[in-house]
Amino acid sequence: MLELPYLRENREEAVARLSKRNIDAAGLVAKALELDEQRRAIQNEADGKLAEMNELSRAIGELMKGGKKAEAEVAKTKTTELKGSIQLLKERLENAEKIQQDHLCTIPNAPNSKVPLGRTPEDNKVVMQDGIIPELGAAAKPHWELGEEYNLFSLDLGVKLTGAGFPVYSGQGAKLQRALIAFFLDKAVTTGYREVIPPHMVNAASAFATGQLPDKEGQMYHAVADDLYLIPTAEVPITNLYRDMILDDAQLPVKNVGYTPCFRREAGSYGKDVRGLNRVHQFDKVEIVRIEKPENSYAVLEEMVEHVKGLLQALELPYRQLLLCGGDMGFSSAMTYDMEVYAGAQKRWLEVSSISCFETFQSNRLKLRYRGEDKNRNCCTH
RNA sequence: GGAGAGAUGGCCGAGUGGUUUAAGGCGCACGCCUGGAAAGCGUGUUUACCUGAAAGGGUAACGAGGGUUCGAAUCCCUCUCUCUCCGCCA
Repeated sequence: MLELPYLRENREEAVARLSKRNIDAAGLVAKALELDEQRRAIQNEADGKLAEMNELSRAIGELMKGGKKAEAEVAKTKTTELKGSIQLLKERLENAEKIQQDHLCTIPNAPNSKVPLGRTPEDNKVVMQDGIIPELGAAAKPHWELGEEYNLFSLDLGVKLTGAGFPVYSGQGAKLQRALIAFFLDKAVTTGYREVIPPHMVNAASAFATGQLPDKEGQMYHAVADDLYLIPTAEVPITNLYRDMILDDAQLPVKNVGYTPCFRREAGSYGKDVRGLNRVHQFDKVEIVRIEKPENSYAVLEEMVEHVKGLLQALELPYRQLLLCGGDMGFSSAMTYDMEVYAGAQKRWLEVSSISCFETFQSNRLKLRYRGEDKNRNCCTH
């Protein structure tokens, strides 16, 4: 969620940035500010009436204590009308707040000025590429054939146990999976990240705070009996560790890493995108999450990219770095790099990592702030 | 699943209808004192929104949501969570 003070004070900039998403940026911002003005007007009126009421109640208390019952009764009759208008104003205020909130929730994050214009993945900018692209010839087998041949994993067994998209890893395949997880975790820990093992299910409040709800309701597995969601990424629980918190200066930066399985319904996916392990309902992922002061966030984004590059180089994989265009970015990101690895037999680039700066978009929703220089106001983290 | 107890500020903890403007303590910050420190003394110490150039002022919040009342941390209802005991159980 974008911050209202930001929209109020930097309207032009906000519109210009949001326009990169190919949406009606001016309209959305104008509406947000209009709703804000309405809300403030109502609150002003309501606060005034409440102050009057408080004053009256205090006076009645004094009269009662002074034994002036008759005068107190007279004062009481005066409150009736006031009470009615307060009731009404409270309802209007609640309504205005909800409408404003709902509207703000529909506005995506404002892309950074470096984000290229564009609508589709073809418009993404290749920042760099490294490693040797293998020339495998026509007989090269894709991973789903190799997996079967060497008993590394089975999608058919997963179908028996659960359904399509739930792979069963076995033997060397299981060992490779475990080794990769350990490798990524260890590398992160030696770089200074703290390892966490979070729950694999979260409540609705957590899913809302990181933006999965209401946006991606249908993409998460929902355990209805207990109203819990299977996490689509470790980002959800690890980021929610800091929900409703005010951090001290000294506590920043926060650097966490965690491995979890991830669950995604992937409704609407089809074709070659879902062959083999390209896109499955349950997969393993190691997530790194950083909470930073605003002035550091973009430098840290580059730092995180370097970390991931180091991993890909160590694994000797041919990879490239993309800067996503405005049309291809996620809802809550201000700038995203995707890291892709070249799959020789499939002859295509596959996303293996995605690194985003959210600016204050997530922390505003999480109510995650820190005590900064300005003592009058706690700031959202990046 | 059943029974009981509980949820108050950064922490402990008082508070059963009206100076609660949340006592008291701990912690923290600043000042005084000191050669320096400790102790002692004094002052301050939540968050969100509104208003204001600022100083300041207003409103709301005592687990959450409703209700009673001129007035609720306090009384009533519902829910959530924690603890203790019992039952059931991979």
